[in-house]
Amino acid sequence: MAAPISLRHHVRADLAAKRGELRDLIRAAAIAEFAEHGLRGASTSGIADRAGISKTKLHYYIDSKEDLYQEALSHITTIWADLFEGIDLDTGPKAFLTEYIARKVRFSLSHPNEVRLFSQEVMRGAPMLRRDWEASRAAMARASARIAGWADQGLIRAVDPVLLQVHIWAMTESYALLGSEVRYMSGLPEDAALDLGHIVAEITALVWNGIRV
Amino acid sequence: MAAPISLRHHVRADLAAKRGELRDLIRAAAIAEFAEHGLRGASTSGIADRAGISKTKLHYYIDSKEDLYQEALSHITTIWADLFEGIDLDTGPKAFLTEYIARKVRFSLSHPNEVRLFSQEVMRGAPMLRRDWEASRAAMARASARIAGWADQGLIRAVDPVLLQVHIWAMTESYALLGSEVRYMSGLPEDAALDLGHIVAEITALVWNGIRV
DNA sequence: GGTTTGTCGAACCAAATGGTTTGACAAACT
DNA sequence: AGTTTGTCAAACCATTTGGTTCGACAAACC
Repeated sequence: MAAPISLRHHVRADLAAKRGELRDLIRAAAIAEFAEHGLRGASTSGIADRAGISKTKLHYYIDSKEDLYQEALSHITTIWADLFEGIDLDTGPKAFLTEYIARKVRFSLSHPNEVRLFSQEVMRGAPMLRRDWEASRAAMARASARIAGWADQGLIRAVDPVLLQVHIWAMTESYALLGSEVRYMSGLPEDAALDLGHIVAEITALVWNGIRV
Repeated sequence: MAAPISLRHHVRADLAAKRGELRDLIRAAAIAEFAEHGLRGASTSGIADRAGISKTKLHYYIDSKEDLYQEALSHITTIWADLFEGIDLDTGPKAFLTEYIARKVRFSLSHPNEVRLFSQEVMRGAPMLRRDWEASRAAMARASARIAGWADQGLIRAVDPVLLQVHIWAMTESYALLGSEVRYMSGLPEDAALDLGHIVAEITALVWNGIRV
């Protein structure tokens, strides 16, 4: 009963998938640990524990804590960039803003650790992702041009495009950063899910009314 | 040539002042170190270095890293609470919002390390300041009631008062958290001062237009 | 059937950490 | 005059850290 080619391929694919899953698991554990304790405060044993594997096994897959940190950061920048692919640019400011804000809040609520880690890094002056910033800067410049264009066409008030973007970031990301504070102040239990639709509606209303003519 | 009483008192006052200054110096150094590396990642040697004193001297004044951290946190909550004393409550929503936002942004720009430390602690779920939160919660509830009152009087739109406050926090504090990102994206040098008046004007305009009827 | 790849626990290592102790000295307070 | 308070450098200590090594085992691959 020789194993047919297809099965062998299947097994190989399974293994590759398993290896991939393990890397994902490690990365997720690392992101959680880094988000909670920072680069210096994170311990490789803590990461191994979170991933449910031994330290030996962890070091079979990674070289150093710093490497893991770097990889986590660039993984985040990647999914972050992907997040805004395919967003329709020509539907006017209101529809664009709504969609943009919805995506950002959804990401903050579904991946709080990623956002926390990233913003911790930025807090420290972003020593490890200075390189990756060039792309964000270009994206921000393009967005600024579009916002200025809307203002020129009289679709919105004249605003500082850079600050507007910063404020939208701040509000949408706050649900990852201040989640426990929001829950506490709202009288919700620590593990309660926040109401995505309500949050998006409130931010969108605030921003849209805030910049419409 | 006996020293007159006044001089003795003066000397004593000097010493007390010196001791106080030293404590302030240590606290400031600790806040900077904690803000950059978190509780776990901070090292007492690092704190001593930042304060320009020896580790022995540091431990002459403090008992443990954890104590210092706690003291730093409660110091911040104190000055934070003081910050909003004496703000005129009965001048209507617009004047109140303007003053409130101005104070928050000014604090974020002048004490970024304090804000960073605080919000790092909140990020981790605020294990060390759960007790102090009861007061903030009450303050937030009072503010919510006032905002709801404004809405009832038709001075502003109907909004979710809690989320509105969260959003104002997020925007104002972002200048402490994302300072280096803002500077980078604006093409400013790393140590450039941000334009307080401009920022306050932009946030105030966004919020006020966002909630007016 | 031999080799690569992966898994495991346990011991191990050098470095850094938080914190203490010692011993000596000077200024200030009583 | 004696005691408290503060300052200093250096050695010291126990614990934790990131990371490695060893030895053994099994499954998968060629």
